[in-house]
Amino acid sequence: MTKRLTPDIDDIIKALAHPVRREILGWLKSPQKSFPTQAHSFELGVCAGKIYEKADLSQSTISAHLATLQRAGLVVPRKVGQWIFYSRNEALIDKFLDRIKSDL
Amino acid sequence: MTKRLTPDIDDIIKALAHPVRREILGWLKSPQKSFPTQAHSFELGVCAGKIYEKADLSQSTISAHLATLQRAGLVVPRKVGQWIFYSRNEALIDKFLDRIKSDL
DNA sequence: TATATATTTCGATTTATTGCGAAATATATA
DNA sequence: TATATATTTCGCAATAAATCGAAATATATA
Repeated sequence: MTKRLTPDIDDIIKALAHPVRREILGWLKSPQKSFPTQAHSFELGVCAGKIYEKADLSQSTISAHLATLQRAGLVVPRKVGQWIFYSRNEALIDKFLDRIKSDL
Repeated sequence: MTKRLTPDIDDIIKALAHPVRREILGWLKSPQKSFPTQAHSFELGVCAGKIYEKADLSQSTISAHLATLQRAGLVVPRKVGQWIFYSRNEALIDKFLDRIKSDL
């Protein structure tokens, strides 16, 4: 049986359909390279503030993009104190790639 | 060097971000199965009218979706008399799948 | 040439997405 | 407790996308 995609493919593709969101996902591939050192290690991901600083958009806009990525399941948030660290959900991304390859 | 994508990845993903357009691409995978027999063979593709009959949307709306798919390069139109036959651009679809697999 | 068929383009409306600043929430620290 | 930091949520304006019916275009045929 084929792997179920939760959230569904439609949410994922829609989330990927914006260049800023794809760019953020790209940055999260190698945080060490994409971001200046963070107070906390990149283990847990990159905190929203660093992403906002790097992108040329307001904090609330980036927050909305991160929420879209999160709803699609493409990134996972981890809250530590006052920070929220975001990292890629590689498992879902892999499932999505398999799925689109066979469906498209 | 990596294969260039013309039209670019952004147009392609945006075109794929609508369920009706993905559905049309799916139908075009196996026209024999998805459509009742056509006057002309499926060699050249499926004519817009058949696609419109199958979809539950107006002719002008389907025409717009087909134009979007065409702009993205995902389908190729062939005009024969008063008909326009659409077929998948498998070469571009393959390039896109390679590309998204390495980029995402 | 007139009429029928296939498809697109136009104009308008509706709905969805993006973006911002300000206010709200949550946590940390003085 | 007050203040600072991190982030989200709210309210709203601007832009883009989807949809429809009617008109336009192109081809075919009587």
